[in-house]
Amino acid sequence: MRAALRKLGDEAGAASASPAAAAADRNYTTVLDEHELARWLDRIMQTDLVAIDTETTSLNYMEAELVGISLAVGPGEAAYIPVAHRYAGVPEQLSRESVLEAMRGWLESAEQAKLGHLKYDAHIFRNHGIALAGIAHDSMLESYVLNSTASRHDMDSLAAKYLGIETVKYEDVTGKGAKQLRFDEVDIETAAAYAAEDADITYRLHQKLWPSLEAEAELARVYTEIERPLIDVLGKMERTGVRVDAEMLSSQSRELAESMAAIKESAYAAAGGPFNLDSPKQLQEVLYERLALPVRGKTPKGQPSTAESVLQDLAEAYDLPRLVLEYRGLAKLKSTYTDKLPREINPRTGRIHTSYHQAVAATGRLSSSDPNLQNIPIRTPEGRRIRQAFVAPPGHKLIAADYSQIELRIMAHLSGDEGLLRAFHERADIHRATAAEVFNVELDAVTAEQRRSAKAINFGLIYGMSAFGLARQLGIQRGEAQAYVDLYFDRYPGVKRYMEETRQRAREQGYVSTVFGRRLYLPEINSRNAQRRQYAERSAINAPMQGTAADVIKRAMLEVDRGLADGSIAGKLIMQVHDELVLEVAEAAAGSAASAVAAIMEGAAELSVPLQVDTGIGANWDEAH
DNA sequence: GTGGCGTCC
DNA sequence: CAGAGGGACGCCACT
Repeated sequence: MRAALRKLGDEAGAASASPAAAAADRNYTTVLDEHELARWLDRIMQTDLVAIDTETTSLNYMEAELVGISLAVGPGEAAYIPVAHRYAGVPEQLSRESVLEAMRGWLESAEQAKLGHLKYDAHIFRNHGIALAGIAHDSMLESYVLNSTASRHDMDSLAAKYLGIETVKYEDVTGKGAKQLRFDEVDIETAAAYAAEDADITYRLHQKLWPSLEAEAELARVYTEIERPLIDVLGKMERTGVRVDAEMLSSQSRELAESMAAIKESAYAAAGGPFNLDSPKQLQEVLYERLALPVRGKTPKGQPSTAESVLQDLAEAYDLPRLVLEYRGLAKLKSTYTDKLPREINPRTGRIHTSYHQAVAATGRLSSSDPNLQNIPIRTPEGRRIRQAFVAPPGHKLIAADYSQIELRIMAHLSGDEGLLRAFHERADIHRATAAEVFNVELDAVTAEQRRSAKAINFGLIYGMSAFGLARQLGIQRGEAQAYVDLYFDRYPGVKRYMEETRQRAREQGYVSTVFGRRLYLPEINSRNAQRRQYAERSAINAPMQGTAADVIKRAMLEVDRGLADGSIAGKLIMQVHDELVLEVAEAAAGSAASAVAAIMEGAAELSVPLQVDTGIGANWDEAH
């Protein structure tokens, strides 16, 4: 009470000597005693929206421990509460336990609105037994929804862009490289200037961005109805993690090493001497200089390429390219997956905890890193073995539920093309149906070759591919590929019209939109540089489809999460791979959960075509497909 | 840090 | 006339 009456900043225990705190529009406090803590508790209880940020010992959200908390209750009105700095001569701090207990009520109150990049901070509080609630705003997501392509959406970039403020960087206070300090080793004064600024800037960014968002009803809905509630769902998925069988992967690593050694010997023989098979540069010399093989493709820089498609071409006639392809395939699986994934297993939980990023992909998709669980192999038999190591715990099953041809369905919806709509309403095999149209044959007369071509055309269209690209993909002449494209547009005139209109709209308004109003700005759509302009045009074609698919699965995730929370579905969401959700479910509940999830996913959007979801149940991820 | 390549959707 | 396939992340070699 006494503390609450004091004037800002004159608390005896409060350090305020840092340069940042001295700036005119900044009033930063370091909270070192109970009086000051009580005063700040008062302030945050009485403030409608409080920016909050945590400082920790690690970027690994499962392992990080709280070092300090910063709060901002208005622009420039911020505090840093150090709770676990440890270095020689550190001043006395409040203990982590006492601060968290004092703040628990506020932190866990859904009515007390918080602002910040809170998916990470929620993990940190959870590590200390606090269930953060009241996640009301995230300025990074505000920026992302306003303009996903504008820049990066980290706080430092946003502060420079929207506020013209050059912030103190993390590495400015910790140093970098081998000498980098852990944050708890940073002296409290320096830490306070950095940490309080983080909360302050977050607050100011929200003040700036939220009105812009509110002024655009469609964007505001994407933010409030999709992105904001998704924060919690992603946090839960990350924390749950996925069980991975380390022994299975390790033995795969050993087998891969043996196969690679054998291939390596054969490759040296074919090359007439040893060289580094992992080096594209050395390989290029051996292939095109020592062995003088024909050049079938070049890199963007004009060098003879050693890319897969080129080597595949050469492999028909020569041994070395074939051996290199085999070697590369195995080396990739080993280094990226079977060697790496076991090291990513959290020893405490026995599971892998990825990070899902909500403000990275310009189209609205999520991304995943550390490790990336969205590029686990599936195409080849050796690759699928890696998925067999993603397992359900005893007594449980994995459910994989994936949208069938969602982007083509969205193209049908967006274009309104009658032929495409009809094909999906009749639940046709869409590639077969396309082949029947393009090659003018009966459905059951479509050959495997024709279906393959039609599939390439369908996917090519989604990506804005040219006849040249299609020719290369199918290994046919450019003229022939052009004829296919012409035939396609002849049979599906709505698609042709849609694509022309989309390019035109992008040129006029500078952006394209998804069905749910998410926007993708394309600043280069009117560029005089043809390459840049064409790139923007392909994005304009692709983004509404990819982005709508992202909206749809995010909506489904929110609904699935509600079902999981209210008990109408048993289990846990554990992964999202763009058009697929993976759940871990008790064995007895697997069937009903799979049906419920499929129903939710299929109902996540009302398009003019039905959405179709295929589900599978298995002891591991491969089996669930 | 960049370029080349390869994995996924 | 060259370049002509959307969105990611990560490994390796090389600078």
